[in-house]
Amino acid sequence: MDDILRALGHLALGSRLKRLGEQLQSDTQALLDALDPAVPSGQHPFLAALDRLGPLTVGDLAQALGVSQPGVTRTVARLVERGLAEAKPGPEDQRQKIVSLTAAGRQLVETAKGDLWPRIDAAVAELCRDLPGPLLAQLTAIEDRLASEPLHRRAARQRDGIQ
Amino acid sequence: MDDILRALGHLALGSRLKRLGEQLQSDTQALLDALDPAVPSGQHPFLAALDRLGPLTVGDLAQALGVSQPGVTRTVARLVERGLAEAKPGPEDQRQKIVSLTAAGRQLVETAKGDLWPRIDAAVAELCRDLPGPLLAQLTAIEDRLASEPLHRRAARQRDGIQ
DNA sequence: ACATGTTATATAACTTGTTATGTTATCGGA
DNA sequence: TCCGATAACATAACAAGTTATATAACATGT
Repeated sequence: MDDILRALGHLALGSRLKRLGEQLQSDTQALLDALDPAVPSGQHPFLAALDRLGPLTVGDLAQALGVSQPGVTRTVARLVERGLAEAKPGPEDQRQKIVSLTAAGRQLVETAKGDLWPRIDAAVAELCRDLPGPLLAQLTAIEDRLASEPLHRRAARQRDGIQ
Repeated sequence: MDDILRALGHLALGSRLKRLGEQLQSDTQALLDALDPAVPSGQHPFLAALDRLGPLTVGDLAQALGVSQPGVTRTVARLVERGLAEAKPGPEDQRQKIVSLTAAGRQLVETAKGDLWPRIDAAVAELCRDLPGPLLAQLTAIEDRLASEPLHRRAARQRDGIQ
């Protein structure tokens, strides 16, 4: 039952961060499914970027999110399919594609900002509170906390004001 | 030039951990390419698990690594293709597939354990030393440190004994 | 003005993770 | 003994990341 990534320490930190990130995304998804339409958790940063920064080119989105340009192109296509974003050619430079939220996209973001996003933020913040020791030990603590009480239960507990 | 994942704080922690993990894996890859044959950084935990725990079934590997069974099945197939691992049916239970290192695989692991893995471990440990403040700030520090000096240069600096 | 180089995005191919489901082997009870 | 349930692994389909390359628009120097 020993976890090799833990045992490998700093050597496997990359794999371990990726695994924990994916688990966190997956746990978060259970909460995000409450939205209509449901948006995969990895796409929420796209919505947040467009909400915070306004219409952006594909290249600007890639830089703001720290992912590659083809990654942005594909995810934007998904958001357009779902009717949450729209794209038009740049007025000055016709090579550019300027991505913005649709009315539905803005509404989804407003809904999320009002309730769901803050609740998730609070639950994850609680998850990360008072972590002990150096980074590897902190990661272990997060993994253990998630195993002992899943994120959606932490969020529910907080919403209901239960301590 | 602002980073949305940083700005989103705990809300996007999953995406941020995944992104940082992928970057770390990618940076590590530059060092791991020195091995012959080169093995993708995400497969090294498989090799380490087989080295530390001996022959394992697919299911045991999945548990030791914390990934899904189909993920293990596929990666094991890759290792077998490269001649680093081999699989035979379980002697008791013919449904099982028992995976072990080949001679080439053992040799690769021995080489890596002697030099490369410790150097990577040390470079990542240095990267994670004296991180300030709460988790989000620590992640920011790691990102900034990696941006200011890539991992392969940190490893080279350490090997050469330069301070 | 036009040839050439550069830039923005799209597309293709690949990797690695997932879930859902198919196959085959094992186990247990009638 | 054999039938049904369970368990281990394989396979298929999808998601999201990557790199390499194609396409089209822009910019520039002569």
